[in-house]
Order: sequence, then C-alpha cells, then structure tokens
Amino acid sequence: MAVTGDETETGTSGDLTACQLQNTGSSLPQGGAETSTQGIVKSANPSQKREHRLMKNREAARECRRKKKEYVKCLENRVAVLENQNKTLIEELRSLKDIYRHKVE
DNA sequence: ATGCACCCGCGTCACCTGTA
DNA sequence: TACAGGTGACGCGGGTGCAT
Repeated sequence: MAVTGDETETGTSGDLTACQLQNTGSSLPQGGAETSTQGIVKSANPSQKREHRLMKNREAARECRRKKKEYVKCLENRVAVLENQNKTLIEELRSLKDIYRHKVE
C-alpha cells in the first residue's frame, strides 16, 4: 500500500498529541515562611496584593495567548498534512480502479 | 490626506478548577 | 475552604489596507 510521499501514516498519527493545549503547570516552588507563591509577602497591604495579582494575571494572559496561538498553528499544519494525505489516497484509489477496470475488460 | 473597517495584542475582570 | 493559575469575554489603542 504505502501512502506515497507522506510523512505521516493513515489515521490518528502520532503528532496529533503535539496539538494538545495542555497546562504546563508552571510549577512554582511554594515559598517559605511569610511568602505566598511568588515572593509577595502575605502581610502585604491590599493594594500591593492587588498589584501583584494584576501582574500575575497579565503574565498569565500573555502566556495563555502564546500557547493558544501555537496550538492553532499546530492544527493548521495538521490540516495541511491531512489534506495532502487525502489527495494522495484519492489518487491511489483512482489508479487502482483503473487497473481493475483494465483487468475485467 | 482622511475616514473607515478590520485585525492584533494587551490589560482587566469574572469564572472555573485543582490543590494544600 | 481559601487561594493560585488558566482562560473566555470585553473594551481599548495602534497598525494596515482600501475607497473617496
């Protein structure tokens, strides 16, 4: 059979998982005694806490968008690969039908 | 040059979910 | 149960292409 000239095999090929939008789980080391997650002192005043929260969220949003963009790009690549694969298979089917027709004639 | 529509990235808020 | 992180939704400002 051999899908000619295609790097991926038929069906759900391996790199599907490469497009998964997963949590990288930034694994922040839980800080020691007085600090919360990232250096902000637990006893910080409310406005400091708010600033810190906004800053963290800002970064989180940036990262989230970056990952989403990467994910979309990955899906687009996969679409391109599958479209090529589809074309190749259609072509193969066509030539097999041709061969078969000549045999029965 | 200018007005307009469209796109993109950003910051913020609100909500959800997982974890200690 | 409080807290932190991820993400959808919203509004805003700047860049770009196009018609006038």
